[in-house]
Amino acid sequence: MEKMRSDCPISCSLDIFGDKWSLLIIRDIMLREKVSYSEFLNSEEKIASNILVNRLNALEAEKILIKEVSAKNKSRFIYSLTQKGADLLPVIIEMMDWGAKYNANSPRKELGKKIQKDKTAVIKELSKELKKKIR
Amino acid sequence: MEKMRSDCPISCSLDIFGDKWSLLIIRDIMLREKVSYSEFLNSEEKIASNILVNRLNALEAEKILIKEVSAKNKSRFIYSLTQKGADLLPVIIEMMDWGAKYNANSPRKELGKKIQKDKTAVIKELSKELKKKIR
DNA sequence: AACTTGTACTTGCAAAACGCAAGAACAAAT
DNA sequence: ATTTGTTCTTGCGTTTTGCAAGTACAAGTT
Repeated sequence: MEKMRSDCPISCSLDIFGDKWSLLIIRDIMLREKVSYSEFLNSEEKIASNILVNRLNALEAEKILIKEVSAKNKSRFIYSLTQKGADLLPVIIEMMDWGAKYNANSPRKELGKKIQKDKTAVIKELSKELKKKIR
Repeated sequence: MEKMRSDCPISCSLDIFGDKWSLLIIRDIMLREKVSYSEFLNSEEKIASNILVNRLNALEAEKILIKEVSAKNKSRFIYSLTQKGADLLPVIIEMMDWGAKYNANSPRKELGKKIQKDKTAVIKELSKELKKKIR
């Protein structure tokens, strides 16, 4: 990190992913099976291409993601979560739960309902799945 | 909210507090007994006064905080969490846990160690405390 | 071989957000 | 009357973001 605002772990976290886009990219990888630049670019929130590049580089520099050439297509890059990135799962799940609770326009779907019933179980289960894909 | 980027609950949450400052203000109220403009202004991260006003207004507009005149000093305002704001506790705790785990400069103190031992218990306990102060 | 498509960026420019320094309004204390 | 405390505003320069367009280059198509 360039400049930390303080030693507070919350502040340190926000220094890394405290913006409107970083966690959406992580969500895409974590919960939506997206792995490439063009897939992120086509997400419903419509991130601008320069910001996407900027965030991917920042997240890679923080070792939250790692970037590798696709085995099948050499002109394609695959972004995967590291353990550090995968450990953001609880943060994502809690934000999802809060967002669903307080936003009328975001009704709970399958995952949202599971979270409502047993958050801990969901985190445990997804965490297990993520472990398989971690790089 | 003015313009939501999508219905995704994570995206909705980020639309509200996806920046470097909002959650620090909430942290100050939640975990540091701070309640007033000048106390927030003097936090170690040194938020600029215009940004502080802007965020307090935004969080109040979202009904995450409420602003009331102090009983003791009429020229002082007291900011308190609503239930909606207090429900951000799990998000804050998870960010704290992640930040402490991955940042060498933010060693765990009392609360951090408690979180490490039994996150659920900490959330339950603090949630109970917060309930007393909710407006 | 020329063309088209897919993938990952880059660039330019305007708009919005941020950071810093200074000051204003006003109640309370001295 | 003056000072202090508290909240908020203003001005101005820097940084970040948003949008549109364009570039580079590998792979597939005709």
